[in-house]
Amino acid sequence: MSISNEFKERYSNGIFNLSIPVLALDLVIFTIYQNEFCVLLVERTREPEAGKLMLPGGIMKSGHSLEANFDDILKRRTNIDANEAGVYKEQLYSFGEPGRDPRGHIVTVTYYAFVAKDRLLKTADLAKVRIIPVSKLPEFELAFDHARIIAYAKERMGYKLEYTDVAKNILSERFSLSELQHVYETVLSRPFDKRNFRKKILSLGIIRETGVTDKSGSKRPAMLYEFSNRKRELRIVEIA
Amino acid sequence: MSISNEFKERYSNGIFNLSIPVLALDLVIFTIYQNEFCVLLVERTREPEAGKLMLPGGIMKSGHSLEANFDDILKRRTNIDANEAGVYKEQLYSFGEPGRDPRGHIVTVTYYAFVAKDRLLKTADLAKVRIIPVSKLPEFELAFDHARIIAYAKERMGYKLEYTDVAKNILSERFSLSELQHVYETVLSRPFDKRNFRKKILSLGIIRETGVTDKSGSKRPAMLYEFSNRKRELRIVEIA
DNA sequence: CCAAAAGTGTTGACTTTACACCCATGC
DNA sequence: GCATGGGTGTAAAGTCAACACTTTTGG
Repeated sequence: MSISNEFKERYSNGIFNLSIPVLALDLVIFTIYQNEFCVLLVERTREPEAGKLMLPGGIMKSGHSLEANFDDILKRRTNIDANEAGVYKEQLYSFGEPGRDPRGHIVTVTYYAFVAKDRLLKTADLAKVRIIPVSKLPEFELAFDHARIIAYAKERMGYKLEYTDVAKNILSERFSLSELQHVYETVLSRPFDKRNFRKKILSLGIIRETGVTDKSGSKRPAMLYEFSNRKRELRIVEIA
Repeated sequence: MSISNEFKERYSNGIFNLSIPVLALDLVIFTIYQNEFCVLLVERTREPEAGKLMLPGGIMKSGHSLEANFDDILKRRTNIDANEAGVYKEQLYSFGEPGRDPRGHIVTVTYYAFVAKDRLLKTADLAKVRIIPVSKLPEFELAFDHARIIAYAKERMGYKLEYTDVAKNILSERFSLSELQHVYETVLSRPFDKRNFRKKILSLGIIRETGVTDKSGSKRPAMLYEFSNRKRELRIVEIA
């Protein structure tokens, strides 16, 4: 029996007992939905842990980069093309405790992503995925070690927001400063002073006025801004 | 043929053509040696890339955590017990481009470590490993994508030093402020003002005076300090 | 004219940087 | 007594946090 076939058979039986660990990829996909910082989860339909919520993921395919595997899984679960604008992704961490999955030793490389809710709503089949506010996760049972993974991803997402311009991935191309402030407050679950927030963001030089105002509301129209193209990324994020 | 045997045979032939990627672990081990910020490398003895320098690493063993695999490799290459004091380790990144290793698709989870030079010199067999100043790496040929991995590790190491007390892993239990400053200057390759450095370190409250001075030099004896035990780690570093 | 969100400056506290001289010791 | 690294303070600049009122619009 070839390795490939032995592998497939074991996989379909839910058993992994290879002498080398199996590599998987799991995705923590964040969005802002109905004013809440949310994560995308799917329901497990089979054992083990059937009925619990899990991160979208899959076995890593040979011959493709980690990123390509990420894109595949994202496409399969949400129908989103990761290379379009509006998707920020970054490798999070690799988890490899032998006991983390009862089927055998599965090492998972995790990524987190921040996706504009419009994009998600347009393409994703909401019957297949659940979009759960991070603050409500304690009310749900999560499969495997996925609660821990989400907790870590949330923390990293917060750091990222504070010193980069990731927020642009979740906003329309043009946005008001209030909308931007709202993203920060939702993700970091902490209020910001309006004046200080504006001063700080503007002094960073990462956004600029468009000159256009938003006349759609029934209140005073807000000036719309856009992100300058120059990168303010402080860290090397993607290498592989 | 069992997967295990097929795997072993392919591995000994230097060929990996499984339908799932093989998982490996590579270590970037930093130390300060002769006043330079150095990385530990080994010479490749077989093809591919024989003769070049590479990071110590190995195929990930099933049934053991990533950390346990780290410890094994460290022990094998340097004879250091990773759980003793004087070793700081942290997961760096996972690299998985299909073309990064000519033998097949090998995904590597990398860790970096900061090891006291005394510990390294005491146990490691210096005939088997090379301790190379990071600043001199461009003069050497490195195997695979290891140069890139080291560059990324160096960057992370710098961030770590700036906002945590990792430095303690490379110093003796008691040290002078000048020694501490020297670690910072060596790793970050940038000079610090003596008065400002002292003020800042002392105001952080991570070290305290021991009351003992170092009378071994032929100059004015320096006050020796030690790290307080309380942690000042800002991020969750190790989860798995 | 009222409700609602947009927009705008100043002050005090704190942090960061720049900078130069005396001290204790071994030889 | 001199060479060497150890040790110390202050002022100016910049950053951060707190805080309240006016403006513009639609209804």
